[in-house]
Parts: sequence; structure tokens; C-alpha cells
Amino acid sequence: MKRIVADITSFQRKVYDVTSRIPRGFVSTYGAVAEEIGCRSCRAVGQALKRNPFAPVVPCHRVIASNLSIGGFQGKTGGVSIIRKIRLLEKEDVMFRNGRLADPARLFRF
DNA sequence: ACATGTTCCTTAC
DNA sequence: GTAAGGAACATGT
Repeated sequence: MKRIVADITSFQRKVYDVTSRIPRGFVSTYGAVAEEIGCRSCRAVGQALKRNPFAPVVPCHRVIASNLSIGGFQGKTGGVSIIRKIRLLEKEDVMFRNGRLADPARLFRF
């Protein structure tokens, strides 16, 4: 039986929980996740997602920056990984344009 | 658009 | 324990 276990902090736990709550076809922002968790540190959220011990389990690609920019992915603000992120989102009806969210209505609010 | 300050967590030494 | 970094945000220039 496969059980998901990892040495993570409560903070990370919350981050992954909130992130996984984002429905398919929607995206959220670091700020929103941070707010939902209860802290004002969006960077801390980025830290947790960057490490992402639950990589395939947690859709970290559904989390973007609050200014609707794609933000970063796997520790970078650009590169092939970002393209992959956009590609995945486009597959979920979330269109991006020039590294930015084309339709702000896709923003999911908790 | 760019630089700076803020804010909080993780990792490394 | 201290220092540095990290996928952001807000504000001022």
C-alpha cells in the first residue's frame, strides 16, 4: 500500500492542501494561497511549492502570480519548464498569452 | 519599468 | 544560532 509520507512542516501541509483544492480549469495565486493559509508570505508558499515533495499529487502549475503572470516554475522564472506549465494549463482550458493569463476569470478564489 | 522594503518559510553552515 | 535564498506583493520614483 502506497502511503504518502514525508517530512514536511504544517505550513507545507497547508500549502499542498489548499493547492490541491484548486479545481481543474482554474488557477490561483501565491497571495491567495498564502491568505488562505493564514500568513502574508507568498514567498513561503513558493518555497513549499518549489520543493514540492508531492510533485505529481499537488498541481503546483495551477498556482501563478497575482498579477496574472505565469510566475515561475521549478525555481525559475522562465525557460522550458515554464512552457510546460503553460502547456498543462492550456490543456485545462486555461489560456495564456505572452506569459500571462489570457482570461482573468479563470482565477479561483477560495 | 526599476528599485526598495516587507514578510515568512526552508535549507545550509 | 546565524546567514542566505526563494516561483511574491506593495509602494515610490
